[in-house]
Amino acid sequence: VVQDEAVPREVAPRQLTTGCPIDKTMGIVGSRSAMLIMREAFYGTTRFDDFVARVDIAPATASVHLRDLVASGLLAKEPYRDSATRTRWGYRLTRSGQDFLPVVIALFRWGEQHADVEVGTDIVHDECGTPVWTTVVCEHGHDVSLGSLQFVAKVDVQLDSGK
Amino acid sequence: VVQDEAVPREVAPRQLTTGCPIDKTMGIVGSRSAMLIMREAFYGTTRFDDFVARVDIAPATASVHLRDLVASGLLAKEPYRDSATRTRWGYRLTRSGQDFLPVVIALFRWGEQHADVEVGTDIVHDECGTPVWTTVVCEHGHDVSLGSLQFVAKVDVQLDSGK
DNA sequence: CGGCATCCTGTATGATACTG
DNA sequence: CAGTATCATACAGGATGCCG
Repeated sequence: VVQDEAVPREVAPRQLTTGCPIDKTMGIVGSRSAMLIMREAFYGTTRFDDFVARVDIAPATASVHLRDLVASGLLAKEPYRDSATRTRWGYRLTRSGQDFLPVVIALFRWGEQHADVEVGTDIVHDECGTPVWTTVVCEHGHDVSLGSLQFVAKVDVQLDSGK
Repeated sequence: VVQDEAVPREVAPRQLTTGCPIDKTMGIVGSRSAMLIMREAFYGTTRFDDFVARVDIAPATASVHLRDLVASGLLAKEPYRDSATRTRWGYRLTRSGQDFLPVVIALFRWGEQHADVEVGTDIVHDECGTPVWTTVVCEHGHDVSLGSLQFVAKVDVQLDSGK
């Protein structure tokens, strides 16, 4: 049997739960549509109708989330030249949006391993063709497992100091 | 100025959008509450009332999501001995739940960098004390950037073969 | 093609109250 | 402490139709 044991750990400081960045992030891309639009942006989709077709959402939903993602700085709306003379608009990943890649890859791989999905495509490194994953590491490059994680209060933050 | 340029890429195969593992994953932990409950589990929380207090959600919400997360295999409900003689129940991460760590770390770091949050705590490696991140790598350990990602159709999957 | 406006349904979640 | 039940609200998202 695969090991499935409890990992004994201390409970993280309570102040970690206030102003949680995960909470904020979920507020921006925490809906199915918004997350799948981000997926599509990484897949190379740029045009409105392609988002609608490939994410399989209603145009209204695409409209709302594309606007919100632009407002949140993950996507940028930019003009481009059509084959015709019309000016068209496309959505591309900003630097901030590109930084979202680990989230997308992590969600993809977890679902592939644990959510019982038939996945028809793989994400690989173009230079060597091997699958791409996320790893959890510290600054020294050590692989960090759950048991060696530590949650520490930042010294420059006061809970309720007298100022 | 920080570079914020478009990364030219091919559009991924359309069949990647069917049965998408990101979609499945979002169906399981795609709500704010469910994701924050997972965060709390990584923070070391195990008891019902601690989830309610630390995630700051209604008991009903905690009840629903804890049950669903157990049903989805991310958490396990287990008895433990109280200081008194009563038997109590706690929720702990299963192996599948522990594998969710990269998602939580990635969401945390993206929000910290891009979502303008005051974060009072850090996540570090206990052995060296340095911050913990996610990296996107291939099997050979190469760091993979957006420009070197490739989306390839798996050969063993037929789109609509006659079988 | 690339949206926005409106209507309608389902889900997520908080508030409150009740049970063992 | 550890939930469950009920009610009410807010938001996600589909369907439809209109507009440049």
